[in-house]
Amino acid sequence: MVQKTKKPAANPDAVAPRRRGRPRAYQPEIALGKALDLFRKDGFAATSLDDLSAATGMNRPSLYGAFGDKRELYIKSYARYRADARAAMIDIFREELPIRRRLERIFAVALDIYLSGDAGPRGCFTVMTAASEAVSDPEIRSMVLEGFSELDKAFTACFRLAKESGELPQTADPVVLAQLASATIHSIAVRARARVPRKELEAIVNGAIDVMVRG
Amino acid sequence: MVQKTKKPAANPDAVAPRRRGRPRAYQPEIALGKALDLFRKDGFAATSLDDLSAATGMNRPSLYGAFGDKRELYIKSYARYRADARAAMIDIFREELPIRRRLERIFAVALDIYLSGDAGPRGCFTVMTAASEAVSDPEIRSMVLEGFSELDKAFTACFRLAKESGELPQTADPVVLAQLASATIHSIAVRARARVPRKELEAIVNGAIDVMVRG
DNA sequence: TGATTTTTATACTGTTCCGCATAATATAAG
DNA sequence: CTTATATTATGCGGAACAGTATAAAAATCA
Repeated sequence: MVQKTKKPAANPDAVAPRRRGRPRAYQPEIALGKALDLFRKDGFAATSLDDLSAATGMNRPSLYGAFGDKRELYIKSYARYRADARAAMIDIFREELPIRRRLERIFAVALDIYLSGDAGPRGCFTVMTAASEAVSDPEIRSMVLEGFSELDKAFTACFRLAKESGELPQTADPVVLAQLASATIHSIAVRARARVPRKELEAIVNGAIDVMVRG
Repeated sequence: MVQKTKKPAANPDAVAPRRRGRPRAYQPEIALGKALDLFRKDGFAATSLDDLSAATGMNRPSLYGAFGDKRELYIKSYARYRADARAAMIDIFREELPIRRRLERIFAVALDIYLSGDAGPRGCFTVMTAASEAVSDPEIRSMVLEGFSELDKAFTACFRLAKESGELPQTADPVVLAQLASATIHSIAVRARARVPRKELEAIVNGAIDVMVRG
């Protein structure tokens, strides 16, 4: 019996705590997603608060109240992007798959992320942020470095596993292979942004995989 | 006797054609270099005409007269960047070197370009432009694609040569290896922008070279 | 019903932006 | 010396910008 009778009285923090004043006209998560879409499309500097206001349906004071100033909104958007990307990848890293299949799936998901977008491919937000804001903003930079490191480590784990299971020769260096895999990610992200068609990006991916798992 | 008497009458286009009106107070090439520095540092959107005016020493009307509007100036700056980068690389591609040495030198020059800059590493302008303006501006995009292609082809030629000279096995695919080399370039360019120290970037380069030329 | 709280809506402020119009300046040509 | 030409220098104009102040609106609580 699934307990859904009445109200769970002994619930520490209920789902709807009944806020006090005028209710919000927006859903923070959805609004943040819209902001992320805009930032991914145009970048930080070329996105105005008016654009963000229009896209989220929130007027400027509400934006400030909910997320802080433009920079804070950008940081929260980037955090959201990372969380989304992580969620899209986590299953593939968990499943037990032969290394080649695993890499194929990782890169396929990456391409889905990079090539999505109504107004053109949105690329990788980590790469775009590295290229623009990361130089001058220490806080943003540390998030970007964390993003690089996270990807490097995930790939390293993949290759280490494959090496241990005998799929790769004992001479294989998981860290080096991971850096190559990350480089391939960065390259297709950048090329995607220049509207290189998916077919060509897939060819790059396939070639890279061949080299990485020995042709 | 070096003919410098009078005026070389039979000279089609002389070195100093003696312009008509008030002489320029700036040197176009130098000013373009300063503009390029600024664009590389902050990107298109975050660089104002006032910034450009201050950096070049030209007032805004002179900027317009010499280079056109901001977008045209950006395009000319990017063309200049490409020409500079090509000039820095051309010798290495001409010299006869073992493939490993050649790659080492190419990546070293690339790192010099990406890590230079008083106000932080300037990265690769092709990559930065791909990430920002290339999506929405067809003319800029085609220049960026040309930049990618140029690098891919140069690397391909290197690997093809090495294969023919027996430095690489007959199974080696020069195009695939070139894409990996380009990917490595893109990756260190992006990481450089996030202030990853040169040592780490060199480690990535060395690992990549090991894999490309067989460890 | 009236007071309190929270959010929305409107509008304002001062700045920065791009592009250009106008006038001053410096050279060559007649 | 005068005229023509090419550049510099100043500054205007209208739009967009980020951030905030103020007031209206919509809910809960007493």
